Amino acid sequence: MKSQNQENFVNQLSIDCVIFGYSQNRLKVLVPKMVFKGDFWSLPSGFVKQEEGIDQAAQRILEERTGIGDIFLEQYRVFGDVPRTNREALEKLIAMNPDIFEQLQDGNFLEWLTQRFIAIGYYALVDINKVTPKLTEIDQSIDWYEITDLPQMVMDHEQHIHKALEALRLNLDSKLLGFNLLPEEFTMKDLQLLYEAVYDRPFRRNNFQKKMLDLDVLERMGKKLTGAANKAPYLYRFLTKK
Amino acid sequence: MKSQNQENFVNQLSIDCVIFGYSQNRLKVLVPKMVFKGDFWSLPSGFVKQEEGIDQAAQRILEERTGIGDIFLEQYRVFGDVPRTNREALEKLIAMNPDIFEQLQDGNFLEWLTQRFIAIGYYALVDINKVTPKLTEIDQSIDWYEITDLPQMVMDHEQHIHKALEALRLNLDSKLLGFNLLPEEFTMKDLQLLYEAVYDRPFRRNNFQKKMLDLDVLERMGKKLTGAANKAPYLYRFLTKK
DNA sequence: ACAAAAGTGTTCCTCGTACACCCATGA
DNA sequence: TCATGGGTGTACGAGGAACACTTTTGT
Repeated sequence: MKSQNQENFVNQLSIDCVIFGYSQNRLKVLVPKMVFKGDFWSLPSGFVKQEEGIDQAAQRILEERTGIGDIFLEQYRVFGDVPRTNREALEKLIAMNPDIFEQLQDGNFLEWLTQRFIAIGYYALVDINKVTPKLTEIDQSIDWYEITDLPQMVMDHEQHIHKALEALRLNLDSKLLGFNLLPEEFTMKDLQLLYEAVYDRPFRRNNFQKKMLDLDVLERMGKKLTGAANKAPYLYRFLTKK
Repeated sequence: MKSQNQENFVNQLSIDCVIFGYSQNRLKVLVPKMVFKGDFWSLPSGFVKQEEGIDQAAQRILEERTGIGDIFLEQYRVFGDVPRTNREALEKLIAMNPDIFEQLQDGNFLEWLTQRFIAIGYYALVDINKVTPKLTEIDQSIDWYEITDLPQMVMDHEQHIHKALEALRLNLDSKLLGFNLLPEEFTMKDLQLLYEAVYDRPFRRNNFQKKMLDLDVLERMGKKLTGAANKAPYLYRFLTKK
């Protein structure tokens, strides 16, 4: 971080990422906790290099945190109000963590950080099993949190997450995004549970199945014998686009 | 423009506006032609001051061009790829217009302009009759163009307009935006013609009326005697939100 | 044989579409 | 009284929601 020269970045512009994953029937968001004392959780974010496009920048930032590339992502909103408390909060944070910031006193890094930022919000969908969350230098830890049980986020980052969720809901079946969150093969029940987690409401089993099959994007594979005393469900996978 | 100190603006960030208006049964866009020699049409745009939010900035830029304030507007997309030909094109433009740019040689204005920009796209809806388009210092003229008959736009600005139109179509009736484009009172036929202009397709007269009335957002006023030899249509207006 | 859970079919209702008919207006 | 165009009613079909029934699995 400090080794990079911030002159290479577009000034006052950041990319904030809401990384959605799905496991144990719950929709989750990957959120790092910052190293600074005082319990600050902040969305994974980064800056845009002069020689890269904003989508590329988002891909790079995501890869830094998740270890995987070629992730599905989409802009959903720009946050560009003038912050009222941002600078204050940051200065408080710096006061609380003098040891850390002493090391960073190269050039005008502090000045860089305390600027007003315009944040382009992206949301991303990842297969939670393929991700090995990575710490950056400003992270103390990084974990998956249920969307209904988020930690105390800095500034308006909790709002960002909810705006991102709105965008996800609008696009989940119109853009067939489900397969980004599920393993290669899954049962209809798995898919239904995903939908129920995303929309936070129940669906009728039979109608859900009908609706999904009518989309003509699922390929039925073999059966899955679970060992339970009931009919074995079929496995499905998403048809790859032609 | 040159009198403003560009240090007050957020660097490398611009606001591009697609201003929609409606008259003579046609959806139109307000586009200025730049003073520079060589026929350059470019979307109205501007920069974000340090002390203003991005929505405020868009409002200000729109007011500068239209003379009216409190305009409906909405972000629809950020354009942030690294331009391949932007700098080239600008330098060509400068070469073609040495007289104009000589006057602008204060400080690093040229350097400012030839930077890479990230553009936040906004679309706006205005009552075309209330607008008196205004020239800025870099405009030669500013006119309404039919969306189907745009002049040669610089860079990818024509694509911007079509992306904005997509966003408008998605929101026209879900967000009841029609009233921004129509006068206070209008007939059902007026409203239908607006929809047909926006969506570029015909609607059935009776079904359209039913759909609109079912939205419960229209108030029926008196009749409008047109002098024509037929039944007089009702006038409607949008109910103000409670 | 039985319970449990998946698969499938059937009815009902809503909503958009298409067609038909009635009504006011001015010539 | 006629043509013109606005207002309204009705029938049809697609698609979603709610219900019921059948099939498969392991005990």
